[in-house]
Amino acid sequence: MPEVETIRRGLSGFILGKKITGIQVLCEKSFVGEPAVGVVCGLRRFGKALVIDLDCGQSLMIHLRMTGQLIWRNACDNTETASGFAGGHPSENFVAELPNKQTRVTLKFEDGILFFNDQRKFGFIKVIPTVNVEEDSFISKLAKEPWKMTAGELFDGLRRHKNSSVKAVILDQTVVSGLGNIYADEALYSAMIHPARKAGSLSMEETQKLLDAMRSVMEKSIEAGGSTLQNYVKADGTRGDYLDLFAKVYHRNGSACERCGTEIVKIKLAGRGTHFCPQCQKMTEDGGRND
DNA sequence: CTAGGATCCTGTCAGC
DNA sequence: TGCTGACAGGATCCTA
Repeated sequence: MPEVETIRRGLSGFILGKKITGIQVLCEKSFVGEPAVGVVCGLRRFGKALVIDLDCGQSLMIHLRMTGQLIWRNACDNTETASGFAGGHPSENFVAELPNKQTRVTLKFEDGILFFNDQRKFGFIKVIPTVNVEEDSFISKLAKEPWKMTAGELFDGLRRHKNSSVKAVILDQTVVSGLGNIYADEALYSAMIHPARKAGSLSMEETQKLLDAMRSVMEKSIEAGGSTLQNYVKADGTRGDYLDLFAKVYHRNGSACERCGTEIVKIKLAGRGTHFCPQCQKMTEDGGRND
């Protein structure tokens, strides 16, 4: 979600008020509905979905899923004035020659091209009448985002899935929206809750702590600019993993926990890679034995 | 209704 | 080198 919000904000400056002159679909699976053209009159976000509203009454709903990317390139290829923007799953595509074999859709504007790249083809662009966007099958089921949600509401959501792991439940977009695998791990670490805890075992106090952690972890990531291209260049000129800027556990297995020095471990939970500190994230509320 | 696993697809990496 | 399986920033579908 922080990546999508970063794209929404960054892309606005390039395409808001601009006219889409043509849409090229390079992969049928990646585009649902009949291509629609018009002037971009709004960019909205619903959970991890980006919605581009057009003045023709149609909207483009974009979900990047695991490997989707949106990359803007100005039409002018003079390097003095060329500018770009890239967000989503970070890869060489951010700086590569486009289109390439992972380009699924191109949205042509008068002064540039927006490339939708997606290695695994899980993501998509879907045309929906603007008035029907909120009835979309994905959007209509979304729960509130952490900022709009009370601890009581999150607590109820956890109780509804009391026998599942808390990690699996906070990834469920119908319980709380916006968290992906990274932010689930980071929020649980911040709240010092073991990812394998039964969702129904969390106290109201822990639930409040977890909710606060979700908010701060995602706020920090949005501040860091998600995985945008211009965001993070290391001192030696190479591009770094933007996660290095704030991630405490994600992809950090094998290194020391910042809080206690214990080695961060990685396990598989809810079908997903899960990173945590076995010392400070306890299986019980009072921090008793942890196995 | 919930819980858990398979599935969509391409690419990379470790291990043999 | 080639093969194999595991895994990957997500969500849905199917089964029990």
